[in-house]
Formats: sequence, C-alpha cells, structure tokens
Amino acid sequence: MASNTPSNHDPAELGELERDILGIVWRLGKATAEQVREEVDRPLKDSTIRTVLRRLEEKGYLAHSVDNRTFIYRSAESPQKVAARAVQRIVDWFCEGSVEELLVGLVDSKVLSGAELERLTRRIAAAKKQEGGKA
Amino acid sequence: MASNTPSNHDPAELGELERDILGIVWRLGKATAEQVREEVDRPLKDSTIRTVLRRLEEKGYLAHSVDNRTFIYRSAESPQKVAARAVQRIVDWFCEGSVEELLVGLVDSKVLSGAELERLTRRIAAAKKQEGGKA
DNA sequence: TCTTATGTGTTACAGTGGGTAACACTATGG
DNA sequence: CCATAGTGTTACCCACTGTAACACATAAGA
Repeated sequence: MASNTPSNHDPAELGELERDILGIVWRLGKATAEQVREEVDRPLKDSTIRTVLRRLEEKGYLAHSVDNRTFIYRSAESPQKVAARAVQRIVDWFCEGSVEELLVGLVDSKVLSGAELERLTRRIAAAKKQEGGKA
Repeated sequence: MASNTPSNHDPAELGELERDILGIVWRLGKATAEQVREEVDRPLKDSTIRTVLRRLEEKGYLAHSVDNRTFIYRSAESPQKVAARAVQRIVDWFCEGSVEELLVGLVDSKVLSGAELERLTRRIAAAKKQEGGKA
C-alpha cells in the first residue's frame, strides 16, 4: 500500500446523536449543555451531553466561550459551509467531480425542482451583482 | 436483528474500502470479485473483496447475478440516485430542508460556480422541455 | 471416478468510533 | 465551611469496518 493515511478525517461523518446535538446548537444559535439537554428528545445524562458537545468541538464543529463558569457553545462554522463540504465529498466520491451531474440527479430525484434551481440562479446572480467590485 | 435499515442508504456511512469497491463496480458497470480485486489498489485477499461486495449488496448498493457459478455484481442504483439521496440527507440534517440554502452555500464555498449553476439551469430546462408532457 | 481449481458461504477477530455515563475536581453562593 | 453547579477525565459497550481463514460445492481434467 502506497497510502500514508492522509488527513482523511473529514469530519462529516457524525453519529446520530452528534448530528442531533449539532443541529440543536445551530438552531438555538448558542446553547449551554443544559439547554441542549432540554432540547434533545432522548433522556440523557448531563455528562453525556457534555461529552458529545466536547467531541463536537474537538472535531471543529463547535466552539465555546465561558460565561461565568458555564460553557456556551456555538457553531464554529456555518451549517451551509459544513453542508457544502459534505456535498463536495459526495461529489468527489460518487460523481467523479461533476457537480452538475449531481445536480441533474437532484432534480431527477425531485430533491430539487427546476423552478427552485431557476430561482436560485437568479438569487445568486443578484448576490454577485450586489457584491460588485468587492473582493 | 430484526431491524434492517430501510432505504436509509447514505454513502457517507460507508467505509473507505467499501466506497472504493462500490466505485469500481460503478465504473466497470459490472464486475466479478476477481475483477474488482484487480482494480483495487490495496493488496487484498479474495475473501476480503467478497465480504465487502456482499456487505455492499446487503446494504442495497449492489445486486448480483450468477454466471455459471461466478457472481457478477452491478449497481442496484445509479450513482446519481445514491448521491442525490445522500444530498437529501445532508439537506435534512444541516439545512432544515432548504436546498436553496445549501446551494447558496455551495456557491459560496466555491464548490459550484455561479457559471456552472447557470449552465446547469439551462441544461435542466432543456431536459424538461424535451421530456415534454411525459408523466 | 478421483483430483484439482475455482468460486461461494460462514465465521471470526481486531480496531475505531459513537452512545452513554460515573466520578472526581473546582469554584461559587450562602 | 458546605451544598450546588458546572467542568474534565476516563471508561465501557456495541456496532461497524477491514481483513482473512477455512469449509463446502462443483466443473473440468487426468
């Protein structure tokens, strides 16, 4: 084997609980372990939530600040960015780099409607124009 | 175990080897364990390849037919479809159902360029037109 | 027919990661 | 000084993946 195990730890492979908790933090904007715990549907112990939160931070999804002695977690990256990276991986692995192929598939699978795509195109064009000469 | 994950396929949940092998089968269109083995970069034993192939079939990614007594594997679903479902999942997990938000993020992250998106829109429109009044 | 390839099915084992939590430690308020 | 609230550490179990040996079946050749 000629592979030297590159930094292949793309952190998009989260477990269910992790995803759930990450989603909660994203939704709330910021949250303490206690708040997260109240949001989670499963009856989990305090330490469980904390462990997950910490692991999520280690993986780079969350960041925390300290308020008094309470940790306040918030996303370290926007959901969009994380999602984009996840999609990128999918594209790399399953579509041989062709995003377009993927999107065609998305429309094909009704995940994305043609109308949505069109609206989207317009929206992005607008955003770009507004951006103007900004670098 | 009476619980077999339904149509819960998520490519992101496959291991490296599994992804690799799945990709090979997709690329070749169809393949025997031996053929796959020749394509894989790692020096793996016959039984290893077979095990993975079988697991991939159990998971619903592959299907096999028998030629003489040799198994011939081929994809059970198109890569696009699998990828689309994966993306759908990402959208569900990370974007609360907003595909548009996701795509904005894609453009933002340079995964997809505005130009590509535009080209894509045109292409899909064309496809739809060609499709005509088809169901 | 007996033997040999060749291919399949079964079973296993180690490593990793996620789910889950206990417990020890620390600082804060009364 | 004690109870309380919050953190850090450590650990266990389990499912999954990578990896493979081995047993079983059968077509093909001696």
